[in-house]
Amino acid sequence: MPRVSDEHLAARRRQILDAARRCFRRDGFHNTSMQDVIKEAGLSVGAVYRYFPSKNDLITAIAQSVVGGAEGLFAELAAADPPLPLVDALDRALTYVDTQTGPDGVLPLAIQVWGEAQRDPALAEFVGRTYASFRNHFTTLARRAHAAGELPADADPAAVGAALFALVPGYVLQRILTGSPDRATYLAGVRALLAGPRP
Amino acid sequence: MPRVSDEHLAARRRQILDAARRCFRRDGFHNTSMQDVIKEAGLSVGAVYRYFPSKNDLITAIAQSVVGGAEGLFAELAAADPPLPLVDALDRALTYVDTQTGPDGVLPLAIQVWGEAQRDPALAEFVGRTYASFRNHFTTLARRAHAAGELPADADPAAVGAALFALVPGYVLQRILTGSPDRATYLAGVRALLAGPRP
DNA sequence: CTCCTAAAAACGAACGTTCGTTCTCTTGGG
DNA sequence: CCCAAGAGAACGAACGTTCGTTTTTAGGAG
Repeated sequence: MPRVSDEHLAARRRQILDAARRCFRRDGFHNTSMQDVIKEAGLSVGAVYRYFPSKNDLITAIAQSVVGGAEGLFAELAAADPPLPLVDALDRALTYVDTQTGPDGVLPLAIQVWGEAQRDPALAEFVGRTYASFRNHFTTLARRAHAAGELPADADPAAVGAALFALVPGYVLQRILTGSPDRATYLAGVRALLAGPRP
Repeated sequence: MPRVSDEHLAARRRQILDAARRCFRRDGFHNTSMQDVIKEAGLSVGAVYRYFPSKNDLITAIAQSVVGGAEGLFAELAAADPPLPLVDALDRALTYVDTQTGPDGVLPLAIQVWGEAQRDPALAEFVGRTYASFRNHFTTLARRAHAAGELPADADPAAVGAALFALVPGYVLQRILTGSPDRATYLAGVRALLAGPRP
């Protein structure tokens, strides 16, 4: 059975995905043709179609890797010991955002995935589940901050988690669409909000 | 000079834009063909091309109306007299969001525009300017809240404006992608955050 | 009012291109 | 020597747009 090594197969797959990512980033999912991806990968039509049976499979694979990429970080922030103060956790989340907003980052692609999720129910399901999971991590974070006295006694951790989580895509969008503010300024704004009324 | 009335021309234009909006909402900008729009509008190829010389003009017209639609509301919130408490202003912004997240709302389309802005520099420029303007309204809001003693003495209104504004797209995204939380829960989370540490 | 006319508005067949995908053929490693 | 891996010509469908033709319109003449 003259097959090539599994590493070779995995490498080819990655080669195609990397090429697709560059194309999708540059031209969007639907303004990228299969020919574009094929040329970018330096392969032939047949080779690419051996690994991905349709363009939609390629889009789905990229989309899932893009939106799922932050799961590890958010889980880590929620599980940190001792519990992270809310602003510190947010700082670390936004630091990650800063590494991923440039031309090689995944976040410009993530924005495109949000749009794509509105036409592709399967993708919508995946994105919905993933982001609900992200929010759950922030809820955990809020619950632990609550236990540490960082929140009012009657605060609902799930509600706080949703508000806290919202600050992440809210920052992503401003960075990518308007180019500002920088992380330090944004965090100062969050801190001022959290500090409450003038004493 | 046998032309048709200006109202007729405007109505035709609106008829085409409405059809395009429905199509774009359903299939996305680039999975909608001109034939789709033409059929949805109940017109002919030539008629549509008389009003919009290319598909991109149609996309741009829709995109601009979609992202510009909230300018009036945000300006109003910033100018309210007496100054709105921050949470009340946010409540009104999110109430607007709730009216625009359904199938007929503009926000699902706005998400697609965010993606489109990454491939179309002219659109990116427009979206960037518009959202910077939205943020400025929130900065005004923050400045007036600051003057009213609602924020720490050393708070930077521009930074607070950015953080506050972020809570809007953060809510939009969660509503559209995950279906939750509802506005009341979300606002409770924001309130708990703003209330600061347990007394 | 009715008719005529010139231009605007609307129509829709047709064009060349590009799309995603299929399929046959070649190649080279086990 | 065999069969998976890769190559690339070819396909029908669909794309955005053009353009010659037909219909509708407003206003002036009778």
